[in-house]
Amino acid sequence: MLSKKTKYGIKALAYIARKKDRKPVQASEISESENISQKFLESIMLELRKSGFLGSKKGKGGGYYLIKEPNEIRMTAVIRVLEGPIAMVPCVSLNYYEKCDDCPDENTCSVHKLMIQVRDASLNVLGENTLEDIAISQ
Amino acid sequence: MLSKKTKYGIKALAYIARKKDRKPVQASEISESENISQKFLESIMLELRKSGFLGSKKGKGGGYYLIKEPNEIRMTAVIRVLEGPIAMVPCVSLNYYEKCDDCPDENTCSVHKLMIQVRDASLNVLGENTLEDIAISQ
DNA sequence: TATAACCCTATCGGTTTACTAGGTTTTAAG
DNA sequence: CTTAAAACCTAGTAAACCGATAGGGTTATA
Repeated sequence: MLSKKTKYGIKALAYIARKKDRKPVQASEISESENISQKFLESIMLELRKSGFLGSKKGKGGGYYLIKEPNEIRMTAVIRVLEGPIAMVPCVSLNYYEKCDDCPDENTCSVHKLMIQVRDASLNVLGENTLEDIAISQ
Repeated sequence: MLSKKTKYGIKALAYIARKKDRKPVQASEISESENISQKFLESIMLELRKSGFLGSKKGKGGGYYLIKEPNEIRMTAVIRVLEGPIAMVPCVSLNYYEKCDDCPDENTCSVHKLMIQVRDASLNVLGENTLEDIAISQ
């Protein structure tokens, strides 16, 4: 299950991407328009800035703006930053690999092979979709 | 992320499916062989029995056995029972649908369409794979 | 009748989640 | 220069969930 944090983060990015001009967008505006708790959203925006998706401008008239073009931002990247691994099991995760305590041999594990297939299927979808693709859907 | 419960449940089912004879398999045997806490496994087996995947035989020489043939048990069904929804967001879940609090209109939600794609990709993999398929991989 | 096995309920420590509170700092506008 | 708007930062917290454990009860077989 996707956390609210990730969901809100994606929505916020999509909101910013939909704006034609590249003027900074206030968190308060997004929070109202998308029905997201403002303080919670602030912390998410901060995380998105620190991880290189957003830039920010302080003070009156400030806000957040995209650093890259929407079509350069793959959804895999966004989800990995906000949510963590895309795989359903650490032992098949490409970016967050971890061995299972049980399971002496991954090659003979019945869960392992199945979850690799699921991971690849998800990765395929999330890697094909960019912020531009999902922002259009408005 | 898949819970341990689901992972153990799948492993246990696969273990039983690998046995050629259809004699009941003890939870203790599975727990040892698959390195799963026995008490925890017991509760999982119980759940699998109540949801119609397993039958049980009490007393000495008892254990659990598959009710259907392995090739009739789709992984979607197993995961839905143990883990719950396969979708990453309730608003795209087929079996556990729930409306989002935020989000006045699903059709214009940027997350919604993306998550439908992910769901369908996962559903495809998990629906194609049966217990027979994953049990072989031993 | 002893014992192996399933059956059931409760509890618990730890972690995560979603959010709230309460400020500080920076900047633009008047 | 003052004020207000905005990002920034730290901390805390209630609730839920997770993985496991405890401690038996019940049933059937040898």
